[in-house]
Amino acid sequence: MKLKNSFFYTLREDVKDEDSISGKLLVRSGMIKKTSSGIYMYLPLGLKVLSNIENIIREEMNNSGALELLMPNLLPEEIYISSGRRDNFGKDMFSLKDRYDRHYVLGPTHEELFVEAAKMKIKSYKDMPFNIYQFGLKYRDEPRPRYGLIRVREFCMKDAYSFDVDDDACDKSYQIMKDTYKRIFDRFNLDYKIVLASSGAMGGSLSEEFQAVTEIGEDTLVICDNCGYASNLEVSPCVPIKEIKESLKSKELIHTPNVGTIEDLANYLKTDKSKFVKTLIYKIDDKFYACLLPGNRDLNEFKVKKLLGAKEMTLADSEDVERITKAIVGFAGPVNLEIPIIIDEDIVKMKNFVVGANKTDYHYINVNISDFKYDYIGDIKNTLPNDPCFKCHHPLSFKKGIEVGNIFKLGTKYSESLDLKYLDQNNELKHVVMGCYGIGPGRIMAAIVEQFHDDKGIVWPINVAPFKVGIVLIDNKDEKQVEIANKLYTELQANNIEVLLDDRDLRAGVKFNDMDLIGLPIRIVVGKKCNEGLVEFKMRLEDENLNIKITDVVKTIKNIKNI
RNA sequence: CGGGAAAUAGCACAACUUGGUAGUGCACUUGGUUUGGGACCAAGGGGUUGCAGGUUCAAAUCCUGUUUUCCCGACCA
Repeated sequence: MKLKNSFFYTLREDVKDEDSISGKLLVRSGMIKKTSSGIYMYLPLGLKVLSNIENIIREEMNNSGALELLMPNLLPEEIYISSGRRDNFGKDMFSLKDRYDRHYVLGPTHEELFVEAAKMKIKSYKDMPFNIYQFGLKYRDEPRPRYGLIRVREFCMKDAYSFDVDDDACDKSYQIMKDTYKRIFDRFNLDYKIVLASSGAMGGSLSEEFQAVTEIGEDTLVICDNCGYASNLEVSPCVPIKEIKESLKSKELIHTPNVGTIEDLANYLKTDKSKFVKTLIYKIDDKFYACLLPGNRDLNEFKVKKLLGAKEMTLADSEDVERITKAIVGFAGPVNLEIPIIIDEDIVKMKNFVVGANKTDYHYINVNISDFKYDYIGDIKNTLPNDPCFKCHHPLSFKKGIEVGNIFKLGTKYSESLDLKYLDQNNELKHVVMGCYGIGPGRIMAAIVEQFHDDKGIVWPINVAPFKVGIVLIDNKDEKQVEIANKLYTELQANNIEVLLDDRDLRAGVKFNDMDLIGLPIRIVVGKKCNEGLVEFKMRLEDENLNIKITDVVKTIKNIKNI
C-alpha cells in the first residue's frame, strides 16, 4: 500500500472517549473507529491486523482437523427458547421483530445452531468425532462496554464445537483443542495463562480460560508459582482455616455509635478485621438471604450461586436491609435474623467474634456459632493473595487478565435440550457429548497492543503487523529517492513481503512518527544516502539505525524470523 | 439498573457563572519560505453549538424534556 491516495489517517491527539491504552492507540492510528458504545469499525489497517490474527487461528484450527463453516447471525428467537437459554441471556441478547412480528435475536453464541447442523450428519457412532467452527460476529448487549475492543457489543469470535460419542472421546477432542489453543497463543507472543474457570452461561463440566495478562484485565487470575495451579478468582477454592482455640465467652450487646463498616469497627474496637463476621443481605432469585463471612474477606457471588443453584444475585438495597434487620445498613447480624442464612465454612471455626446486632448503633461481641442458626454452609469467599494454594499450600499470587480464549466441556447439556442423539454399537440411542471452544480475535488485537507498545505507539509482532515493512521516502521530489523507494516496494512485494510506502508530501518527522504509531516491525528509510547506494534499516523496537546496501534490503529482511 | 460528568468544525478544547455577530490549537485549501523526528508566514474554507420545546427584544449561555457518550458501581463468555 502506498499512502499517497490511500485511505489512511492518524490522529495527533487521543480521543476523549477511550479509556484503555489499546483503545487509544488503535483509534489514534486509524485502525478502528467507534460507531457507538461498544461497536467499532475496522478500518483498512485494523482489518489487516484482524485478518492476520484470524488466519493464524484458522491455520492452527485446520491443522487440528477442524472444518470451517459460516453461520447466520440473525436467528429466530425460538431456538434459544427450545434450548432453555432465552431466559439465561435475558437482556444480554439483542432482540428484534420482522415485518410479520416474528421474534428474532442476534446470536450471542452459536451452540444451538451448530447442534442443528450436527443433526444433519450424526446418525450413528460412526459419524463422530468431528469438530466444526466458524469466524462470525457475536452480539451481546453488554451493560457497560469499555476498554476499546475488550468489552464490546458486536465482536468477531472464532467458535468451534466438537461432537463425540462419550466423555472419554470428548476428553480427547478437548485436549486437541487445548493444545491447538496453546500453539495459537504462543504464535501471538502473548503473555497468557490458562486458568480454571466457571462455565457460566455455557453450562457443562469443565472450562478453562486463556487469559492475556494485562493491568486492565477484568478477570483476576489466581496463580501458584510452585505447582502451576491457576484459576479464575471466580472459582478459586479457599483452603479452610484451622480451628481457632479459645475458650467460649458469652455474647454481649455493645454500643457502637455510627460505626457501620468493618473498617470503622476494627478501629473503634481496636481489633483485627478477622475477628469480625460480616453479614451481607442479598436478593437471590427474588428471595432474601444473609451471607456471613469473615470480616477480612470478600464474598464470591459465583460460589454462592453455585451453592444454591441460583441464577441471579444482587445486594439488597438499603430499604430492604432496614426492613429485614430492623436497623440501618451496617448493623446486620445473624442472631435472630428471620431470613435464610448462608455461612462461610470458616465461621464454624471462629470463636468469640463480633457481629451486627440488628439494632442501629449496636453490635454483639463474643458471638459463637451456637448463638444463631444457619441454613447453608460452604466456601463462599474470595481467595486473597498469599492464601495457601489449594493443591500445594504455597502462597498464591494474583494477576489481572483479559479472557482471549475459552474452552468448555459441555457434556450432554445441548444434545439433551435439543435432542441430538446417535445409535451406538448396541443399537441404543445415546446423547452426543459436546465441547465448545471460543477465541476472540478482536480481544487478541487489543491484548497485543496492551502488551506490545511504547510511548510512541504500537509495536506489532511481525506475524500480525498490518505490513511487515514500512518504507519512508524522505523527499518525494528527489527523483532518485522516489525511484529507489518504488523499486524496493515492488521488489519486496514480489517476494511476498507486505510493505507500506509512505510517499506522502509531508515532512520526514511526520512520517517517522506515523510509522512508529502504527507499529510496523521494520522500517526502511530512503533518504540522502541513496546516492551512495545506501538506505537505513531499523527494527521498531531497536535504537540501532543501520545503513545497508539497497541491493541487500530484500535479503536482509528475508532473514528476519517470522517474515 | 443506581450514582456522577459531559455533548460546541474531522480531532482536542474555550466562550456558559453574569444571555448580545461562535473562538483557539491541530487537521484542511491557496501562495511563499522551509525540508532527516509532529516547520514558519500570509490569506482562506468548514458550525442550524446533540435533538425538541419553553423563557426573552435577543439563547451555545437560563428552564423543561429527550437522545447519546463517558466515568464509578451493579452486571458480564
